[in-house]
Amino acid sequence: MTNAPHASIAVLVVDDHPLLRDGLAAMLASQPDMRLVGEATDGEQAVKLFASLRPDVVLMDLQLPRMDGVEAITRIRAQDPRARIIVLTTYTGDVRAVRALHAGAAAYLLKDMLRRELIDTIRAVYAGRRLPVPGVIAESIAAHVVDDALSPREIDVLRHAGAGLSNKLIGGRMGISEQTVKAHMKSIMAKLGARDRTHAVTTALSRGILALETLPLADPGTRARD
Amino acid sequence: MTNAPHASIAVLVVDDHPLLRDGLAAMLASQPDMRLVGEATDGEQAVKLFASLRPDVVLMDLQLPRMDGVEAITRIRAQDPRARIIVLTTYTGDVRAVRALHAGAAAYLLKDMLRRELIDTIRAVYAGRRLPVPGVIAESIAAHVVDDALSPREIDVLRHAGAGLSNKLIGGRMGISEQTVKAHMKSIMAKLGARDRTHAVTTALSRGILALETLPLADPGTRARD
DNA sequence: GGCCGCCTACCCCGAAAGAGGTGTTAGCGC
DNA sequence: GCGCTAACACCTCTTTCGGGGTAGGCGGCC
Repeated sequence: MTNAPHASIAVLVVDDHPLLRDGLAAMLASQPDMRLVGEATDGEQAVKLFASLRPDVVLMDLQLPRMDGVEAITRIRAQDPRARIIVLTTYTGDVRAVRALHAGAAAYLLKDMLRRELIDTIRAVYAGRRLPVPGVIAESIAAHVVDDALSPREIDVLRHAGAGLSNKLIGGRMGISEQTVKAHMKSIMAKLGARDRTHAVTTALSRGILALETLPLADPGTRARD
Repeated sequence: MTNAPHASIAVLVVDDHPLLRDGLAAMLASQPDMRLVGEATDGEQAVKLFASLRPDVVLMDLQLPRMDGVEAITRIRAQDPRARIIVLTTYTGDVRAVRALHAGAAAYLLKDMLRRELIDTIRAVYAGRRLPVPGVIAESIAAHVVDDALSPREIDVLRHAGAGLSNKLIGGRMGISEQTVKAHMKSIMAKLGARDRTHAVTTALSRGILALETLPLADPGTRARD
């Protein structure tokens, strides 16, 4: 099917930062056996472009507007289970990386990584290998993932807490009682080793369980300002 | 390489992400009147490289390891008050941008900006203009900066709150009474328009008033478990 | 001298949070 | 089927938060 003209690897880049895309484009241009076939700026676009372009390898950021990277990976893999996706993230202890790998990503790289490693990884992934993770990252994942693993429900509760909602309001918004929200909060704090809800949120942020952008922040209806 | 001997703008790029540096490098390479003369990955290196390379324009990220971008700007301007520095940030409502401008930065740009704007800004700044800010940003700054401006003491309190300390503990650690801490928290929440301490912390984080790295996180004495 | 903002500190008090429990359901191992 | 665990749900209890005030000392600014 995607029999490339002369064995060149067709790469789709998904990232919301134009400059970073340029960086990746420049890197790909310097490699004779790679070519950039498309760029997407959010998850939805990534899914669509994958369908039309059928690239050999996808480089995807996890932090995306409109549709989360993990979600995009899931959908792309649903389209084509052989899709080869390399995940790029900024933070070291990012738990989403693990979710991305579960969702079918072939490898996981940090953005502040050397070009060589990225290039090597692209070739390795194209060759069919999975997870040629350069050690350091594997460890950093392992070190963090052991004990967090918040349930989806807990993450939801915590996201709302980060937005400054009270347990009662969270319960109202999620359709459960205030007491239940409290129970979730207890479990969250125990898992994260946090002292209170505020600490739980900052801990989750620093571990990549939550992202500032995904918080229901700046919701106009409840602006305190008044 | 640097084969543009005359009338070319010498640019120093300061960012901790190699890929983003590559993106900037590619962008500069596409402009005949610009050349990349050096790259720094942290604030200290930026100050040193500025001293030795004397670039015409510096492109600097605010989020840097080892030395903060604002600090680096201050030191560079101390070396040479004519230094032309363009600040790059990720977030829209970043208060550090204002501090950077106060510290002597000539302009302020968002990373997810079009290349054209960046190139235009570089030329404008090189020509001696200051703050050719593309409207949107100026507004986003103005909209946010009016009312935050937390006092140093308040920022301290908020940092401890982000670490999960109770008002009593914060007071103990800062050498003031719990009542005073509460007074500060009240003022903080009023200024930030936050609903509770958790919201205050996330709001401050998203505006760049606080940084996750600077939180007294992971302090061993009071660790819950793990 | 006034005015204002910062830092400090205190009062009251209702409404949350967080620390104890209990129970239900679903899934997994055997 | 029988334990076991984990997610989810609900109920008390005490502590803490956060909103409403008030107020003195201190510094800058008009």
